[in-house]
Amino acid sequence: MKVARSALYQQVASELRRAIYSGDYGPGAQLPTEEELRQRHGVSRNTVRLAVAELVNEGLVTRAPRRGTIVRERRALLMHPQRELETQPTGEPREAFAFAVSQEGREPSQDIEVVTILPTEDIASRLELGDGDLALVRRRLRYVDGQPYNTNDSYYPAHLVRDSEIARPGDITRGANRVLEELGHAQVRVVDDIWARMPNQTEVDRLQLELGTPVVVYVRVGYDRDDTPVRVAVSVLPADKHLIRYELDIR
Amino acid sequence: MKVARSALYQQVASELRRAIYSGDYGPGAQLPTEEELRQRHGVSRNTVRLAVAELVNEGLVTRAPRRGTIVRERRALLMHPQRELETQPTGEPREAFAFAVSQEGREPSQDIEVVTILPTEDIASRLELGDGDLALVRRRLRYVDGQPYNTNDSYYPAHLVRDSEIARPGDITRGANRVLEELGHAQVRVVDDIWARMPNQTEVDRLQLELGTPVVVYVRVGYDRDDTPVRVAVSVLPADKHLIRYELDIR
DNA sequence: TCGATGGATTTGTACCAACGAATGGATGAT
DNA sequence: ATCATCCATTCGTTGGTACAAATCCATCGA
Repeated sequence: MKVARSALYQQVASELRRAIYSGDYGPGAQLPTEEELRQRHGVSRNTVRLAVAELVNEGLVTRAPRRGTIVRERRALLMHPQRELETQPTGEPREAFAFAVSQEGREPSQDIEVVTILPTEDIASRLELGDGDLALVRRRLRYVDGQPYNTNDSYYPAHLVRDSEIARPGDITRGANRVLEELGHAQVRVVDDIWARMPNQTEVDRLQLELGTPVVVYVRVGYDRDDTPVRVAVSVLPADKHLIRYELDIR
Repeated sequence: MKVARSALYQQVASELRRAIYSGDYGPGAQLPTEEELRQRHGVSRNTVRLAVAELVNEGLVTRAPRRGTIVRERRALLMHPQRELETQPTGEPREAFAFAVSQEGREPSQDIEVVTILPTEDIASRLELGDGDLALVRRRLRYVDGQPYNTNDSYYPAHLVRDSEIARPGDITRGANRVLEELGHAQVRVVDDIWARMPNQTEVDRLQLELGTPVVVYVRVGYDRDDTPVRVAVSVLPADKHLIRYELDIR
């Protein structure tokens, strides 16, 4: 008698999914080994691996030799893109990300690299740069408790920030926005674009992403009083670790 | 001589990725068949399939029998969550989503289902409902040019909207917000939460998602003048088809 | 007591074989 | 010319085998 309305491996995947969502296997729990699943469902190991691969791609579990297949746990960091714009309370020495992280009792840190480049078409167009105009980029890889957390690459028109503190590597504790302000190009309006996709290999390596983790791409373009773009910030946020929140008042 | 610093299937995947990004295979193009790749790289068909599976999971390509492996193309719909709040221009007969879609010269439509339910813990907590309090939900599956595009489930405290237009299935052309206003519970503040994840099976079916497409989850909680939550809207947006944009002025 | 070592376990990679399912295109009938 | 049918092609699923890589853990030695 044939009951199967879908592939065998799909059925095994469904069963595992159900077991995980129902709590039979909580976060951190180890699923049965491939050999055990093979026997239990009476299928080949290939089929079991196909089933588990589905869960991996869904970001539900992780696999490693000898450790087995483990149910992932997640805890997202709350981001408030709006707060980065507010003038920091006087004396607040920390930049927005560092502040948000330390609020949750975790320890922020970051690697910074500053380079002048010929920008990609996308960046050049957002910065409204002409052909051959250079951009200065501050590339940051940010960590929480020593683990890579997200990346933030901020692009500026090179001619604008060449001699400022922005062009020097190292933390700018008062925030880059403050420096822009001092240069006479305070951001008075920003446009945030948000979308998601699967990460590329570079991102997987840099952020030590597990399979099945999408990334949220968050691009902020800042404009000064003359409506000239002065900063493009591209953040790549592993989806399982970030939650973006906006609060809007209706005027 | 052994050059391999990574698995064979990874190498094949890299090569294909490079070819796609470099434009050798543009959107819509068909990759070589599995048999051809097998010969070209001198590996087994299983290995080829593993390689291509990577690209599928990255959302880069789609496979179908006889059609082959096709490079996907994408075109995102721009969403402006802010505009949904602004009072529509007088005489604007369309609801926000329909308006945004038709702006791009595409044809919107939707299926609506209205049900009263015992809300999940998440929804109940966001609506600040007590134990046993019911919620009314308007579940919408929205289409563009006949293709499923996204879902939007709006939850309301049942006691609040029971006898209003919101409780009846069918379009509310002036928008549900207007109805809330007439009920004396206009939204004056909203909180938007945005994150991403891989879709579950229900979503894959409902939205006809291809493998390797993450979804952006977008939750808006609306509060009235008394700071009472009056609406929770949960949108599930296939990541390849949506771009969310916010514009912020710095006061 | 602590560290090094080695074996056992579990997933990772790779190959082969066979048949099923879907579909593009050729072929043939009307 | 148009439509229905059939066939070849291409991906989908499932079974099998073998060895590699990583790591947990028990054992042994200093």
